[in-house]
Amino acid sequence: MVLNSPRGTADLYGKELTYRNFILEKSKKLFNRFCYDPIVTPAFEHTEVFSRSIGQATDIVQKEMYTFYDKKQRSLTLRPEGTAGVVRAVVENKLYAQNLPIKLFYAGNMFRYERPQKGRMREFFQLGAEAIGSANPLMDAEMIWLISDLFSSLGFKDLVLLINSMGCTLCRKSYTQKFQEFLHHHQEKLCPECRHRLDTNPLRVFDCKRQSCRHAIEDSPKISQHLCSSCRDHFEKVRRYIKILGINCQIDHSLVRGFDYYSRTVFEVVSTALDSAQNALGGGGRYDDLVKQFGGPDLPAIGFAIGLDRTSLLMQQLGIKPSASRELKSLYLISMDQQYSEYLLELLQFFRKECICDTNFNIKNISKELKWAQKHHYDFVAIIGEEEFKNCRVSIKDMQKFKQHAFDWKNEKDTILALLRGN
RNA sequence: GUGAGAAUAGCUCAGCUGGUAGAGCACAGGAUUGUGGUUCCUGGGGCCGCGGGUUCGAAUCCCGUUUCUCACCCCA
Repeated sequence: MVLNSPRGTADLYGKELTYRNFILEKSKKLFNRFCYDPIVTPAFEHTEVFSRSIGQATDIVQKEMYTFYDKKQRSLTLRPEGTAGVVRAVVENKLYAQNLPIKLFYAGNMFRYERPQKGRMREFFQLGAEAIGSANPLMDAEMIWLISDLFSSLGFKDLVLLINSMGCTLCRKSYTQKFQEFLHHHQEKLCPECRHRLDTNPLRVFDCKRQSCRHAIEDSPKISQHLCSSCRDHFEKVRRYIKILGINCQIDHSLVRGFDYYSRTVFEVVSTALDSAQNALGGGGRYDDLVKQFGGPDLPAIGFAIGLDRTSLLMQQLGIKPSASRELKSLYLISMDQQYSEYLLELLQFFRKECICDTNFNIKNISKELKWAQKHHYDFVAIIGEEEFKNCRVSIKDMQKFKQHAFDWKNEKDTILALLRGN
């Protein structure tokens, strides 16, 4: 039976997993410093959790969800994104009944039924943060600060941060009308798809990559110039705050994100270097109406998510190495004969309390073993051969210094420890 | 969902207009019976993605299928 993993999924191991764990560990430390608590929510939810929050008209809900019925005929859906589930959990567990805002972070697998390509899988991994219960523009600034710090702590230097405001329900509505009118006047310049969008979801015309459409909307009214006074004030403050934080960003009037629940501040981190059409590494925004929609109190909120797959891909492409913070020394224990196994076990137990340690489970000649140990950058090699076994000794070789010394196993444990600790 | 290309050893790939399946790296053994980046010798490994067709004969040509890649779409 020959089976491969389903389309758009992948097994993760080795180098790839090293990168992902590095990203996860770095971000956990960062979230901790910013006082965000971890949350784990289910990988699947009732279908309405997503269909109602993300928006019926969006592509994700229309054709990209893994929806299935369980044995009791409940319609369930594998999560296509993280925010909806977290908001549902916050409402269900009444987590808002505490000092607000509540600040959470998560990491997990997400699922979208799409045509796979580089940086876009059907099962993919995101990590993200949500802050629920504050409308303060400082909150927006903190989110942008987080996402920007996250990437710089991973070693990225030249990423572009795009920012825009989509306004609140009120000003977006009046703006959308103006924009729609504008589009009607320039209908003939738009591609067929955009002509269709014009009626269903006019803001999505901004996402069109066709030169002709981009050109057509060049002189269109910009949303950031049609905000109501309170949204304009909010957006100005956000921009001032992130400037104070020393974070570079570009205002992108055409940045309109794909979920219906976004309002006011939206932002995205893109790479011009990522060798792929999928160049958005992360993004997020405010969703001031979503908690209420889920039956909770009227709480403003903001969040973001980053794609682990793409981030890892770009790190590898740019040659950014996960900085190996290996505090412990490593030792390779070589036994020359199976007969020494009991002695070896005793030593292995001792070494593993002190350092990273492996042993040769299959007996080979010592030359090969040393070559292997060197190639794998072991700091030390310990050898049990006939001499050592008979006299209850162990030879320890410092691989960098090319120095070797035989220790008395019974009486020189402290000396061995001192050597391993580099004293 | 639309369009294009690809699939051969663990990895990277060669294999011409059909005629016995190849290299480098990796792995294993040896030169060197207990000592380090080199070198040399030897070896194991393959339903040539899967299924069908054409043919005396298919890795090679044709069709289908699956997966991957790229672009569109969309998004992280």
